[in-house]
Amino acid sequence: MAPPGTARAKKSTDRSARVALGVLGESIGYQLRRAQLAVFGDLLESLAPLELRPAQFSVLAIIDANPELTQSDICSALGIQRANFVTMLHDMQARGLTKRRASALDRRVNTLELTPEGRRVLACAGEVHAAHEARLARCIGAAERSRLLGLLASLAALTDGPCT
Amino acid sequence: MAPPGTARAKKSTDRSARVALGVLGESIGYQLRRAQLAVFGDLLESLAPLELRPAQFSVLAIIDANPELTQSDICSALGIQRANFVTMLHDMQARGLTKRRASALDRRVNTLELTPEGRRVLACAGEVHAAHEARLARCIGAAERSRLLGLLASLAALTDGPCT
DNA sequence: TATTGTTATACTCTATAACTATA
DNA sequence: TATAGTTATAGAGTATAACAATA
Repeated sequence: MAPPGTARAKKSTDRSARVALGVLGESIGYQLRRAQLAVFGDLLESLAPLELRPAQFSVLAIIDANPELTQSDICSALGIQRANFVTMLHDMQARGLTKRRASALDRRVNTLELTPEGRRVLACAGEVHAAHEARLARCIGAAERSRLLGLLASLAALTDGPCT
Repeated sequence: MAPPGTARAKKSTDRSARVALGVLGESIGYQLRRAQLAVFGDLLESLAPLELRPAQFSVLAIIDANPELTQSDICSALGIQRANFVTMLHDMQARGLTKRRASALDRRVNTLELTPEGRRVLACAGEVHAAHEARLARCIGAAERSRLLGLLASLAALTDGPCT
């Protein structure tokens, strides 16, 4: 399915309003992607002043919420390939946000933690993210937002076999 | 934000269940992406036998639902860059699914249409897509599905200024 | 001047295979 | 033998600049 609309929107004076979406208008997949791109676009803009990508924010948040996680732990929790995570971590470590600590128990693994600077940046990002979420809640309503989270969780569970 | 889980899921015996998501658990953006990847993964698999990508399906559906659309029309409707659409069209045309027709009114533009083969493939894909949607509806309930479409539309409208 | 379709190009994200060091 | 981290690489998807033909 095509990316249905970028975050950086065009003027609404274009001809796209006259185009019939056909079956796509009632497609969960299409509308999900459309919404996801719009929401991510907003978050991307919001985090830009901190020079943080959404993916980096999520990694910081996960490390902060879990002591003693290994790289592989984070990868399986977030659905990142281990191989790709190396580069990501390298960049964040070079910026002084995260630290690898060699485990004494198993010398193959690295345990990850935030640096003081990492905690500082995460605190800022957390506020930015909260403001972003508040904006979304204002858009759809707080009650609907909470209902939406539940529906999304059900859909995400599609991969783990039959429905909840 | 990291891709929270791929369509091709791991065994649920891994350690990811023990990882606290922190603020991400309540993040619309994160859960939206998680759901979107799961749903797209299902659609991707479903369309694979037809050798159709979701983006190609959406292009076929749009062309079918709108006579006389130009390449630029489709691009602005689906949020594709004109430059990238050229390759996409080239592939579909090489497969005999779509046809460019030079417009007599404006010799700069091409009008797009489906070939008989394109209509045949779209018909199959439409059935596959309908079965996919039915699976989702069974997962979250038909009433909830319809409510979800509304919420997603509100979020997608974020880009067009203040909320609906 | 502006727009359509096009080429070329680059950057990000994602996926896989293979290596090393440990277990 | 299996696993963690790593390297290298390849493929999508997406973004921009520039050009020829046409308006």
